[in-house]
Amino acid sequence: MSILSDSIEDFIKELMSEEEGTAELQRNELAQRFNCAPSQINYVLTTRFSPNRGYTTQSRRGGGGYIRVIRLNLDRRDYIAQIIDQSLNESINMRQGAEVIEGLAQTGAIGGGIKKVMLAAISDKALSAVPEYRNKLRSSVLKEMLTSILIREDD
Amino acid sequence: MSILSDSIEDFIKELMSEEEGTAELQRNELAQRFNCAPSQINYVLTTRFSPNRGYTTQSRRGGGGYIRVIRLNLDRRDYIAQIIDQSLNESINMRQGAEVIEGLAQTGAIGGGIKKVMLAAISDKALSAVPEYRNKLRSSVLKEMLTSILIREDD
DNA sequence: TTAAATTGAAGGTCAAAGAAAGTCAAAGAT
DNA sequence: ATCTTTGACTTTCTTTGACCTTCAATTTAA
Repeated sequence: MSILSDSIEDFIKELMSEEEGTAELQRNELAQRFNCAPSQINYVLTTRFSPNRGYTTQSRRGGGGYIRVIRLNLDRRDYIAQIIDQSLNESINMRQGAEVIEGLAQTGAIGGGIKKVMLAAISDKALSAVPEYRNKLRSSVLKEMLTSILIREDD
Repeated sequence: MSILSDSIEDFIKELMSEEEGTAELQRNELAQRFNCAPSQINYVLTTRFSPNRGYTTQSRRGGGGYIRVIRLNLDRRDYIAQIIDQSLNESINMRQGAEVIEGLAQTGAIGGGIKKVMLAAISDKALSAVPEYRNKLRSSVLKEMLTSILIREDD
């Protein structure tokens, strides 16, 4: 019974509790351990370890490749987490994006330098290559940027 | 596992910290030390010590030949302007983008916070909405972010 | 006694093989 | 219906080896 995905999820969380909020794994090795297709691991990662659920992932391909699963720092800055969860699932226009960023700056969640960079990243100019998807992209880019600052600094 | 390339990179940086921002090495000797093909050294140099990452190399062949790795020490604003001008007119892939950002961080042109945000902004994940234009978008977003830094106010 | 030829010792290039991880759509379960 | 699972195919990164170029030292020939 015990759904495969759930077992893998538990296993990764187990790993993560031993280390400090991160787990580093090798996709093929893990797939072998659970006797499943490697892409199953990706499925678990996207369904169980998404930013909305308080996680993000980093990875590297090729020899010595790995997948790192990182638990986001939600305790102190859950304002940001809330935005990721609530405001950035749909597409957003420039005004809405700027409002979000301004709000973060006002509350001191981000500094002036990062504010400038973020505004630039979601500007129409930056996304001009694909006018049709602009707003979708904008929320996507902003979401990733916010997620990145929820990753603990030490790394 | 400990990826060979990473070890060699670390070793060269170690050398460089002892001397003042330069390291002089012999390709064959280094290859022997790491038990690898000499061309592996070239691979590390081109992927880890490129101009985009804030380094250059000089070398001489023949008897008594050597390779010298030099960390660039450029004025921050000039450096950024140069990258905008030279590296961001074409579309760039993630690797190239990360190189540029890494170079900026290495030379102290940007801090760790901005580095993280920038890497997130140009990641495949952030731009996943439109795979076809990814690389074009990536250079566009990065260009706007760097430009924003050059706008004088504070920071 | 040189000036040219040879040799050996570097480093450079490139393409192919190998080693991961990512994507996506179709098939299976619940 | 929706969530899981799989497998074929793709992309990215690393490592190696065969072959090329450059340079300095040494030998050779005038």
